Amino acid sequence: MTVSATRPSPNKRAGNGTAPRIDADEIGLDALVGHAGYAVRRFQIWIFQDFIKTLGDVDIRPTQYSVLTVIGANPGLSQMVVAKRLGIERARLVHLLDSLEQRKLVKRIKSKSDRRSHALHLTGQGETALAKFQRLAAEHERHVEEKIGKANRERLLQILAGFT
Amino acid sequence: MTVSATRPSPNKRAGNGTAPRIDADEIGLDALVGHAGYAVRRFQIWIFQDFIKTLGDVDIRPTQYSVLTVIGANPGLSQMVVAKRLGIERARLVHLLDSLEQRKLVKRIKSKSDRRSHALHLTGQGETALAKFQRLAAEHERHVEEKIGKANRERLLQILAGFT
DNA sequence: TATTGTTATACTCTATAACTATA
DNA sequence: TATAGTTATAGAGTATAACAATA
Repeated sequence: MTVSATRPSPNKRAGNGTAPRIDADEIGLDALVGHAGYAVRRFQIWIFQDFIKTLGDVDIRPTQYSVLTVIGANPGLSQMVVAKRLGIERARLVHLLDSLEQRKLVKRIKSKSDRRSHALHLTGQGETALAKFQRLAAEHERHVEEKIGKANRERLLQILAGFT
Repeated sequence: MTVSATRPSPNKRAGNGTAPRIDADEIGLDALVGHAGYAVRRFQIWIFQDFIKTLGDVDIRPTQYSVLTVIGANPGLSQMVVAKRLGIERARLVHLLDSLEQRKLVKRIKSKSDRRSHALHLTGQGETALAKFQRLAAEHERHVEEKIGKANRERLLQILAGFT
């Protein structure tokens, strides 16, 4: 790691127990520069907050969106498969689906070949709604472009392609 | 957004309620490709898990590491300033510091100039420990390099520099 | 009046374990 | 025995509100 050495400018040093005159954005954060995890985490928080805000009117959060999108593109999947693919605990997916089913966006159909499992489908309403969510998600994606630049967003997606 | 159209290959389609023969890694996830947030979130989970595992022996998690690092590089900061700088709720920082103080890594010293606030310092033990944590964090950072490539890690840090 | 640290509460998310009905 | 879905619980993390001491 390339944690740079501490570089406290004189006016930023505090003596023993002396409160420093200092604002949050003036802190030497050199020590965290060079840590990929820190930068990625801060960016992820920003991006989720923008997503939640942009899709605020339709009350859809990132995980709900990913579940709807996967079901929409692959109708008939079981809960196990969706959970595994999205990296969600199957116990948690139960609640996510309960809520989406209550909102009439998704339906669970009993499988005939394996009566333990459910085949997941969007409702008609769900398909219409998803189209709208995707338009809003596209708007969110444009916010990302505005924030880091179109080329950088493309590069980012390339670098992280293996994690989807 | 560039959500590609649904492309269900015949063998992946399930009829009404018919359980499909399909593994999680075979699902058409085209619909989520092109969403920066999804890729960033999956990467962030991977990177945190590797960090937690790599620093597992010393029982230090990413947030604890960032707090120790900022205090180490800027001794004397108040809790408000640290919380604001790291984007942590000040209520949560209280508990984080309680735990770090119990482990004798950090000490809260009453400020003389503003008796409401505490000046935060590492203990001697804390300084020694942090040096070790930073060596382990460097090891973690090498894992990131191995995962996405040295050049890509550098590019990522450049793209996200504004979020630190 | 406003701010710092603290306590408390609620909600989301993660991680497990155990139960049921099927296989 | 093992698996799919479910239920329940505990621990992080986040978001708020309110309080005491101090400014």
